[in-house]
Amino acid sequence: MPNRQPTVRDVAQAAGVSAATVSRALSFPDKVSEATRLKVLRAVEETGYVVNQLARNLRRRTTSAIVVLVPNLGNQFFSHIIAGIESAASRAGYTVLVSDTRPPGGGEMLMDFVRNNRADGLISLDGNLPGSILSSASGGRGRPTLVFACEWHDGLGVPSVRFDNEGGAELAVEHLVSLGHSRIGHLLGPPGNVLTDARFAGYRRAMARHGLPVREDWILQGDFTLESGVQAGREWLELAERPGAMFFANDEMAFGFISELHGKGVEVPRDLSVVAFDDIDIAERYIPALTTVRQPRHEIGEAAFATFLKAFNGATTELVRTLPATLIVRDSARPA
Amino acid sequence: MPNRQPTVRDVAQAAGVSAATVSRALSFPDKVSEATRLKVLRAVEETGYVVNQLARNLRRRTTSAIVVLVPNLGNQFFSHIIAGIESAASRAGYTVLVSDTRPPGGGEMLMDFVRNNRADGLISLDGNLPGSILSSASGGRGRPTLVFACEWHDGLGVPSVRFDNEGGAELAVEHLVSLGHSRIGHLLGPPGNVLTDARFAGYRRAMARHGLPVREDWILQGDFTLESGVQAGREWLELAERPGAMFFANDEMAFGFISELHGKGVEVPRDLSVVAFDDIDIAERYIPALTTVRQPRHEIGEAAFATFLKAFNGATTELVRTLPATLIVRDSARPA
DNA sequence: ATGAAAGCGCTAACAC
DNA sequence: GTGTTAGCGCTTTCAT
Repeated sequence: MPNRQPTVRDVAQAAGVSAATVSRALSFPDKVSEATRLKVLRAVEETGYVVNQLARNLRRRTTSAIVVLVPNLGNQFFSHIIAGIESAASRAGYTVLVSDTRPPGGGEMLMDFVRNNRADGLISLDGNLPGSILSSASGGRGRPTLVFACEWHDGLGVPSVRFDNEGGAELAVEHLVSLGHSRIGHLLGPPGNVLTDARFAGYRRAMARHGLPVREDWILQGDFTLESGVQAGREWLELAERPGAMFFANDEMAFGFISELHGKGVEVPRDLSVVAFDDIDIAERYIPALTTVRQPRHEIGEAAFATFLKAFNGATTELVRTLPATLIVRDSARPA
Repeated sequence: MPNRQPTVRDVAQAAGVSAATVSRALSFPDKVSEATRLKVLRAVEETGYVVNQLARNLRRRTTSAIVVLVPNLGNQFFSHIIAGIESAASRAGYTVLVSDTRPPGGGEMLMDFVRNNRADGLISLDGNLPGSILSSASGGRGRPTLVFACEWHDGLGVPSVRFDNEGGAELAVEHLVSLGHSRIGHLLGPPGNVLTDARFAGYRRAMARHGLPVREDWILQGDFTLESGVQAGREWLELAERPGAMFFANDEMAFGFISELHGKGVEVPRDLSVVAFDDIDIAERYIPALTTVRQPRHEIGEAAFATFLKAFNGATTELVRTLPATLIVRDSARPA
């Protein structure tokens, strides 16, 4: 029993037509007579034929597949964005493949994936793509299509869809100020990250607007991980003079931080008010429930795919699309 | 400027050799003389040639790509398993593509992906694959390779790598018993899920071993989501008689549950002892820190890929491989 | 409306 | 060791 996958030719034989007709009957049903279409469809049933996309793509030079690059699959924040991309993509008949950029050679391999017509292009949630990817993608005739979502890379002409990080950070600080806080610290994201910079800028802007000082010893370095939040918590506990409120560049760090303080008998929000950024799922159910800045994640995913499709089809796209962020008030920040 | 991607033929011309030689020089450097290899490599540089995997795969009938099916990308638990798969895969030169099984038509599309030689096979972390996938995969000459990790599907001959869920659940209950608890409830996972059944079986087994009654009103229905934990918390609060301890089929539900109780003034572990299952990252930093069952996630990912590779290459694999789970004792369970 | 033939870019089989 | 030839499975002119 050879059990080979049936091909167009098998179907053609079974239907008593040519391979070309089978192809047409499947791809352009209108271009074929009612009678033959039925014959072909029946033959497809009989043989159990499924089109070999590989061969089809080789011919058509397009794949209806897209790769999404994520800096850290473990960060739940991204999954909602991916879901948004997926829902827009599946509507357009696209398959979405996700890949982590961190594994050794991961980015490289993925880029080859695209360069070789195995995917039409990519949406990157990681602003720090290897230079090799950036140079081989980013528009131009025959070049694979690249779109940034959430994060981005300045200077290149790559379209990006992003949240209003600076505005969101201002919202967070404004909230603390409205609660009567004036001694407000900040836990940064990883150095060299565009989100880190934007959120820090928003923090400084809001502080400046109210004539509040930005004390250098209250600006702590993190990297978006839970563990870096724990570490920052340790440093904070050793501060000679402590701020009454902290704004965190993301939720996960806030959790690590709050938990570390809790272990040392310092309670949020009793002893410290906290506002963070992202509103990941657990934020609402952390103890205390986290006051944080929410980003419309599903929407940004959809928008990113829409931008991708436009760019892939050669249409011009706006280079930067910004979606608004909103503040979700819960329990972790209290009046000073 | 045509700007067409260079092909083997372009390289061949530039190097003054045949296309076949170019192919050999690239794929099997030993099968070609030192001199020609250098010529070819230089020509590759000059032309900026990159192999078209699409065409290569069409010929080779193998892709060095694998698709991982995840029931829910948002659940952080899976990301570590994926990382394990990725590290084993990248060592073998494989690209890992991840896809969520939930989006409409998602499973179907992915299966086509494999059926069409765009990937060598798949590792599913979802035991409830659509029947169409199960029947078209699962071994046999020319059929795509399928391996289950974490979850599985009984009855089919599909190899699976899994944790000792039943044993882990027993560990959890034993711990509660050793703390002096005898009134122990359980929050189930989704109905029809193999993990739900295995963990519930472990719970019952441990209870039986100690002659403890399994009270039906203390067995609550959940579905692994945070929200279902919240819902179960509500039901629990209305119980005429409450258990002194609860074993949760996963961490997320425990968080929802604990948070809901906290909102109503019922504190864990003061008023209720909790043990859960998974040890996702936040578990250690939840308040209270969660006592839970840890599964070697990275290892299972590696094992799953190893099994996949064996199966793909036609070797026989053990049908079930079970990895042990361990109990991580933290703060959420206290003496009765 | 349909068939014949060419070819997408690559590699395996067979010569030499 | 290298070139020639054929063909992976499909789509797409170009005829008819």
